[in-house]
Amino acid sequence: MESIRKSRTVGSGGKSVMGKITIYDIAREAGVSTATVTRVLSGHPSVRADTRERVQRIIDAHAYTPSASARDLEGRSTRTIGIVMPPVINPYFTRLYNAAYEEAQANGYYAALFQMNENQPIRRELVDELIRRRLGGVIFAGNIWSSERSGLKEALERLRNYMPVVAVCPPATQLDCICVHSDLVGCSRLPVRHLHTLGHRRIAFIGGSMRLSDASRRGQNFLEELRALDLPDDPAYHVDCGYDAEGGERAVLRMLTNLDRRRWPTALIAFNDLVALGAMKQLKQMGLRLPEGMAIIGCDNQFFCPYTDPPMTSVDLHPEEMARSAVRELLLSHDGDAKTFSMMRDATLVVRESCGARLGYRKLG
Amino acid sequence: MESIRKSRTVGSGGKSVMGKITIYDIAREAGVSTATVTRVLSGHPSVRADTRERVQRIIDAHAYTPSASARDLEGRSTRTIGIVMPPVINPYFTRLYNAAYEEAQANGYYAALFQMNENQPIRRELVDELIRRRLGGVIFAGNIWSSERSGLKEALERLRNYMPVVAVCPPATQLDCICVHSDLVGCSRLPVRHLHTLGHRRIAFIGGSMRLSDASRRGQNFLEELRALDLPDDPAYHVDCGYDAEGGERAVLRMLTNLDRRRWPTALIAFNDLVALGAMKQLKQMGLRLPEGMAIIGCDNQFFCPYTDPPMTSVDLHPEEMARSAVRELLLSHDGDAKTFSMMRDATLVVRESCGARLGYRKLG
DNA sequence: TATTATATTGTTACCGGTAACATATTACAG
DNA sequence: CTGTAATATGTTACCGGTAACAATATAATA
Repeated sequence: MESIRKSRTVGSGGKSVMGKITIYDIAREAGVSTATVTRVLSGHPSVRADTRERVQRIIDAHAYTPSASARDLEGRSTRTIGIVMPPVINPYFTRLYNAAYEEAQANGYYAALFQMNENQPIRRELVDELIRRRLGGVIFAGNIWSSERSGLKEALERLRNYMPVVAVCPPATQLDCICVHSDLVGCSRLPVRHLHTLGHRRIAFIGGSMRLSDASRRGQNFLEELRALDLPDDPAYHVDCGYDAEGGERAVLRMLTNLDRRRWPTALIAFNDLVALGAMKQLKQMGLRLPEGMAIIGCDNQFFCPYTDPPMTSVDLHPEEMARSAVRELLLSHDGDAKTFSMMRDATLVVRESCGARLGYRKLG
Repeated sequence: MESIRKSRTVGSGGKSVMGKITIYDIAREAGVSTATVTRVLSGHPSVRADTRERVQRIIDAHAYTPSASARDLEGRSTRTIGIVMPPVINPYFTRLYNAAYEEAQANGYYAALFQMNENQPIRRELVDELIRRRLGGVIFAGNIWSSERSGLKEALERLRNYMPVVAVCPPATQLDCICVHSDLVGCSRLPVRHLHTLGHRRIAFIGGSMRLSDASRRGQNFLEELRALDLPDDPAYHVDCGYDAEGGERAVLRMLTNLDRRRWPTALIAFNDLVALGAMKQLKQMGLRLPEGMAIIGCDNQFFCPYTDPPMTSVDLHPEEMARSAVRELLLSHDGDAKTFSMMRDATLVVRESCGARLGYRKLG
């Protein structure tokens, strides 16, 4: 009647024997079978009250917690999803991750973060890692699909063989997966129109590396918008730079020193708020007053936007909502139907003082 | 000679059968035993070259990746450590996590982030989760040890029964674990002395909730420092607030409106840069010029410090270094020696323009 | 009280790998 | 050509749980 297995052989050599209490130990001590312990653990109804209580007491006494690996192995999911994105250092991705984490948690899942360098192709190593862990699904975010990354398609296909995949990114390449993306057209249109309305004609765009798809997409949209409004689309009004404040500084310096003062733009649209932050600093350093000397609009509506001087007008792409949608879709597609569709979240322009208008919260479809 | 197990019974009901290739499938297809496949996987030498090649080809063909759970269950570690801290929304913790992630990765480990609300006690649920996953170790960061949290000690003890624990926090309560902490004395001393040197006498401190240990510690240190320099330690010069910019705004408003103008402080030390950011905004809104009207020093030396107006002087606690040390200690203590000691990283004052001095990078022991 | 239905509990075959130990090959010396 | 060492490969017992199925105890019904 007793468990056949010999009691745990503790101490594997000199190594410590941390927390080696198993379900067998509990079963033995309670004088029941492991099946009964499992039943108590899962709250199965057919356990007599006194038995349940006795087993539970022993579980509590040892603070026994069943191993996730063992459970997982047995067939049930680890209730973990993966989120692959650029380092969380960029506050945009911080927000994205945070929202995903909360949404996952609300659904009883854990969101494991995998950070990848934005400029590098997805390493095979990473895909291996994801598969090895047999996650319940993966969300990709960021400029992952940029240019024709070597083996991306294959890697994704392989991954999808193991788990559902959702991407939070511009629907660039045709990918066979659910894709949640931001409104890249609105993201360019909103600030351009806003500035146009305020009377600006020479509008410049700084930021993003054109090698990365969504930056180049944004650049194109920006140009199209300018043309649509009959504004000058001078190539000098477009300077490439990185994603950070330092890039913004450099970009402004480069653009303005290369340009005759009379041709200076009167407004700047930055790839993101970090770039805008750097741009603002450089502009002030060059003696310009903001927003009179130069209007500026950022993107992402970061926490610091209300606190810049002047407070920064910015486009909000609502990463939180995208993250939440992504997680929901991922959990829904859990059964591997391999649905393929994309959904978009509208951009919103949050008007502050950095371009001289003070219209409050303005939402443009 | 063939594998005894019947070939995988695919399709558990109507659910999808994603990536169900196991080591048995590979073994069968290669006409070898699973042991041989394992050998090929682990690079064991005693496999004939042609066998190895044949097996490897099949592994590659199926892009087979062994399950982490199964391996884990068999006894080896998941090579994962956990990092428990407040939401990554606070950029200080972002830096902390990021550095830990990189250090872990450099050692072949994965750093799993567990976010907890700073104001809540560690939920038993969380500890369960950590144990359930049988992590290789856990790092706690943030104000976890604040006040006498119910059951913290017990939870920690239980956790330590399963895995090594390292804390990145002020060594407040006596905890039986390795503790890496920042220089809380220097963190108060550096800015106070700096301001004193610049001739300030009325220095105020805003931020942090006194209920949380490291905030109150900082508050105390601040007062001690004032007294040591014979500066006024008026209680009105100390306003509690949260950890964010909004809290900073409110705190400044509250402090200054409650104070006769002649008694206004001439310098402000903020709990962190976010608080300082809010304070700066409020100060400007009240018509003060910075740094002439009010000097201000933040803490954490966040990425935006060089970009505030004026650029913000700030204390750097070097969270990255603490994170790296924590990870290293954790991996070292892997064998459960249960060492208990604490190590401190010195604080550094990074001088910018927000207090009227421009001395460059100044390090004070 | 015999009998059947029902409530409890136990037995056991996996889950996907790993590695100790057993066995089969091959290589080489005598 | 045979014996033995060295290689290469197979067998099998776990790892810690789960749950289908079997078995037993208890309650309900005839």
